[in-house]
Amino acid sequence: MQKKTSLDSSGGRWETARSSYPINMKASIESGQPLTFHSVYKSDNGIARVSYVTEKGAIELRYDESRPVSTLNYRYHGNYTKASASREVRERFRLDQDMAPIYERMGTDRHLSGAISSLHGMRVTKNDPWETTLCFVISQYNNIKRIKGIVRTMVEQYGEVLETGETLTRLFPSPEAISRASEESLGKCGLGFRTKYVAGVAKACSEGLDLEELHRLDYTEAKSQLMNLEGIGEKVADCILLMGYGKLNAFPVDVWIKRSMQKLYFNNNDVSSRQIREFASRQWGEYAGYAQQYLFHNARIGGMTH
DNA sequence: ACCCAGGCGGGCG
DNA sequence: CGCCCGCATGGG
Repeated sequence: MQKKTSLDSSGGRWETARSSYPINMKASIESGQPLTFHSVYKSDNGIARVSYVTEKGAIELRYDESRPVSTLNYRYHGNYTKASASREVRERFRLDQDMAPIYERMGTDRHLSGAISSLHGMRVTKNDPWETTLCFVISQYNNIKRIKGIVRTMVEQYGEVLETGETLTRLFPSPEAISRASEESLGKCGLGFRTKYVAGVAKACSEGLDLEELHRLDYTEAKSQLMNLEGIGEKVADCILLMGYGKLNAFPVDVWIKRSMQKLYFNNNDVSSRQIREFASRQWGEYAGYAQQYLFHNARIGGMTH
């Protein structure tokens, strides 16, 4: 039977979070980061409403969507306190991130100036390691629309019930909840050949692997730990490190980045993913992951639809 | 019908 | 190391 998290929230009162640097919420949420896969967006007369769940509770966001914002309203449900909810929102959206040195480093590159201006304020978000790991194991050889559907189904299937007062929703599923599920049950979420990967990673995490511990490790060490798990290769590990651990030097190379980079920096020649990562590391160093996020989202919204 | 998707593991040279 | 293949599933 499902466990149930009791009603406990900010009581309908909206809190305010201020950002030291304007944030482009639309791009931050839609750019293929974990919140792209499990947040719900509604628009109401130019006011955006975004809600998402974590393992602890639910967060609702409200903001003016006409431009990058410096204030964000939010309220919380579930096992959050005023302080922990504030931390969740501030850290998730990097409201204290000083963007100046990042844009300074990226701005030296002529190919990035266009992406910087059209996506100005977009953050590489800092998501929960387990959420990020699950999302990106599912992402492999898949498309964003389907990833959303699979993650949504998994939340509905395996998340604890949460009463928010108005709506019944479910928390983000824990590794334990997923490892308890049969592979047949998991398969019904549409995981396909990824079923065994998801089952294996969930099992490892529920049997002693503490993903939070990887925060202590440097990029290389944390990456090799992640890649020990079946179903996590170079690209997925880099996504997890970038968006789940805040390792801003991580540079995931997927098909979009490969195409885009080959065109912009390699005269359309066929270049290996390894060479692209090495180039990115030289070009953008500790902020390579930011360059990646701007290139990736710019390529997807600008170019060829699919 | 066909091609593709925020790749990975395994097998080969 | 680099290359090539199969892979579940569903959207365009």
